Amino acid sequence: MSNIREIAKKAGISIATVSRYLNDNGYVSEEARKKIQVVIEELNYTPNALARAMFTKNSKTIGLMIPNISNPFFNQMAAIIEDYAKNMGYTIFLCNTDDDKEKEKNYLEVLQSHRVAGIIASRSQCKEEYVNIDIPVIAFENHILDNIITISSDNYNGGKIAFEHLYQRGCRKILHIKGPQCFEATELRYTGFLDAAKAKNIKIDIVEFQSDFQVKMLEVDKKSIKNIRDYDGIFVFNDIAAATVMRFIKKSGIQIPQEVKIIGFDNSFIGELLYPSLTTISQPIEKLGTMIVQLLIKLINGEEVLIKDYIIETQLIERETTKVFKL
Amino acid sequence: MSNIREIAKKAGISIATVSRYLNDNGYVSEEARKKIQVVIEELNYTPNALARAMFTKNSKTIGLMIPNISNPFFNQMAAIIEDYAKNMGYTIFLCNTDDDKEKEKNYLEVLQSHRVAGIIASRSQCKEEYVNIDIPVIAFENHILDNIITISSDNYNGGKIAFEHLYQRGCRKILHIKGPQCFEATELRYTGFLDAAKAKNIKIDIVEFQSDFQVKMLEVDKKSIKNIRDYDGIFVFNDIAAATVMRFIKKSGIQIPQEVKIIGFDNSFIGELLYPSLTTISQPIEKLGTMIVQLLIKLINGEEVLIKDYIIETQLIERETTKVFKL
DNA sequence: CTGAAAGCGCTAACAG
DNA sequence: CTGTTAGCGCTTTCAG
Repeated sequence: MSNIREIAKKAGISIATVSRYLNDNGYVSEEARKKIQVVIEELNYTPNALARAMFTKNSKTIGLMIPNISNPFFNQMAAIIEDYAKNMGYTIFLCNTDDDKEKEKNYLEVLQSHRVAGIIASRSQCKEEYVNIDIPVIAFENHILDNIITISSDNYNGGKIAFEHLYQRGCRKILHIKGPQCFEATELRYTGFLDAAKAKNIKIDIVEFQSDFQVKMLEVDKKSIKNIRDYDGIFVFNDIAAATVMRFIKKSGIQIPQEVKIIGFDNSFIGELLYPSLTTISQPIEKLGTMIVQLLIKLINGEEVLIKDYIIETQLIERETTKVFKL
Repeated sequence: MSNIREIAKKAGISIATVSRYLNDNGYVSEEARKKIQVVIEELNYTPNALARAMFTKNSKTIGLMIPNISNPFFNQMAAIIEDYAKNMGYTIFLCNTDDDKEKEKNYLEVLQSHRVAGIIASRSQCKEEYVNIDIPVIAFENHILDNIITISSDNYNGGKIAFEHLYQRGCRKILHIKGPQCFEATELRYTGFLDAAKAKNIKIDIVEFQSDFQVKMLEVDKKSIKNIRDYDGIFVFNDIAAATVMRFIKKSGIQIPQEVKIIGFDNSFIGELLYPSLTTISQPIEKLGTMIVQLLIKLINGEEVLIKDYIIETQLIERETTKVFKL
């Protein structure tokens, strides 16, 4: 692969001029420009981003830590982030953490060594590990440290909305399937849901899933919800888990929404794919994704960001799983 | 961020020794080791992978071009690739191409400038663009150039198996929903399916989808398959498209598998999530993913790979959408 | 407008 | 076992 020196020599010109041409700063005569263009074309030259990064201290790369790229919510978010970052001139390092502290820690080191310009840490399982990181970090969902900007949806309110919708649809015997305790977001959905139920004097049964959706474990733990027929309304902590629960219910011969109504959380595409389609609480994925990148790039550019906590509104998306059934 | 010189100075030792310590090659006295360890800890030093890459000409990064990370098949594959690559010491640049030639071309330049050690180009829409690339490339599904190693599943045979299964299940009025013409894989599924049908003297109706699954367009184009009631068997080019078709069918009040049987392709997790669960032709995602990375790393290490075309076996995964219905 | 030169952080001879 | 040194490809003063 050719370098700036080669192309300078072939063009009969100094490397400084070539560099100026490449970066479009400083003066370069029209004559020089043309010669350079020709040689670059001829030698199929591409500037070395590594060398450039070493000097400028900006690698134009972003590390994206995500629990699991197969989770529809996270992969939709990843797609948004990737696209927006690309348009801003950044390339994404993909890091699956599987909600595993060790993996995250390990990737943190890798990202540091690659001198990424910034890090997006979604649902981080770490804390002190970030103390000595001098790379800008934006946290999504789980908080990391006080000085690290955190973005999340209004999960608490989302939980409330979920309950109110189920209640309004006539459900009184209600089950909540909650996420693991290490997910701040689903904990808030849980408390919001419970608080709203308390206000209406409705008792909620709880089942806790021990981890988020994994491709390897699609089957719902049947023992955990054996008395599924007892309920007329179920709130599941996210859409993909709701999908697995729906399959279990349909397989048990129970009709949705006639016998039991279901509501999920995320508004990931999976909800629209199911039949009946899944009522859910939407997180504005696009807004979240672009905001995360925007804030991160601000930090990278050394701009001050005063607000440390961003909470983005959630809203009800009504679909078929909570339809009122009438003959 | 501190550098090797700083840590050498603080340890009262030369940078060469520190470098040797870091790379664990050459002799370093026990005494020196200890001093270095202390200082590294103290200064929270992480070696600069960029500088290292510049010298060694191996950035330890891989560019992964993928049509769309929200497609379950591709995100499962991405997860496998990411995991395996990480274990081999490589980090992944995520590049969504959306099956768009321009985006792919653009990313190709970006990856080149970042001097990735290798590129995985899945379902490439480019050809000549790769002529001057002097970075090892592995193609998945679509062929790029004669000298570029291509890996794919046995899509032709998969198509045949799909027909035979439908036929064996008693279907005679059969529809195939095929993928866009620019997907080599789905074209082969199509011809395999048709060839098998011809052998049994069965006429197949064809509908062509104009693109792969996109989050933004979940609804099946209803006009394209208006006479859906005419069929007792449908083969859809991949699982996620099959999911959208299934929703359409169920919504039309048609029973699966009683009135119509469905078979997909990929064996992505989505098939197990649906109700009824989707019969499909499996591509061995894990095998494909690890093979791709293995071969790429061989190329990166300068090893010769003689076979240019790898075709991996596919097989039938029977589930509920093709069950024989008996009262 | 242009070029020479220093230096970003690292590795690998090579000479002790 | 260790240190000196050149150089990877680039950018940026600073003199012309």
